[in-house]
Amino acid sequence: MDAVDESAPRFDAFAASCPSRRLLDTIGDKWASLAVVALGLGGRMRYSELSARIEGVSQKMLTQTLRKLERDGLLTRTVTPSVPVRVDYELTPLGLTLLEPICHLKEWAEAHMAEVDRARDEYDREKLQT
Amino acid sequence: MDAVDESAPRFDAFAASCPSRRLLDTIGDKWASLAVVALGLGGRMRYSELSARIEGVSQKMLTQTLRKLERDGLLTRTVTPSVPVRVDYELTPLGLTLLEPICHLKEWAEAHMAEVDRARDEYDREKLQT
DNA sequence: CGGGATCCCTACGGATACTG
DNA sequence: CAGTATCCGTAGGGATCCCG
Repeated sequence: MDAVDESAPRFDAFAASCPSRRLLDTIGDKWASLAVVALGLGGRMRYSELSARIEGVSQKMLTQTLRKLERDGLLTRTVTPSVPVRVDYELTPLGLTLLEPICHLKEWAEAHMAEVDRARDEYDREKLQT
Repeated sequence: MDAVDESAPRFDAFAASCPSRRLLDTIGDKWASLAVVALGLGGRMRYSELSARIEGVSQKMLTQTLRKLERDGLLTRTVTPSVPVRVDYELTPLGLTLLEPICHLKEWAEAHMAEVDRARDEYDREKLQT
């Protein structure tokens, strides 16, 4: 390794202290990123809307995920004490900024996932021939 | 399920069948993304180099992760049958394309992680006052 | 409606020991 | 050196019941 410019925020994801590690704890969570994207596309959404939109998520996981994202300041939780309670979730400005990099990943997935699938098939076929 | 237009690659991360879900299985894995980044910065690397670079990873997880990435066609594994075996890992062209969107996330983390931390502190303080 | 609390099971992942 | 195999604890996460 050659000299590292300290003014450039180098990617020390390898050190356990790097923010990158904790970023993975946030968006690396399957449901968390889906929730962010859902709110990014849908704007303000109710709990039941999110639940319906994100197929396969249990209410335990959804609640847990939303709490986590609220704690991280990525979304707001608004309770309207009507007759049946109404709760709305919405991305904060900070949450909206996360939407962009996530969409880059989305585009990568859409563009290259077919290649990944082909690679998998090939790999699996080779291994089965053993 | 209603009719699905197969030509339009819309972002159905919410449908369990969408590539986005499987993308999360790949880069959502803590060690996988770190390995990709390590190889992105370091080029061709040996197993021991990766092990040293990615702090805190067990050899079980590292091996498992590398196999997964190899299977997905993101990196190549080259065995040199010398006296002690030498194994090198290197990103494929496909793996290199993944590096870009991951770096966008990295930049987001470095730019906003402080805000996240502040939000957390505030959230925790409010909750403890209950 | 939007959760909180509980039970329970599994698979993720670390530590250790062995091999080509 | 670069793994594979095994054991084993723990936490992730589903199902269920209940509450404001």
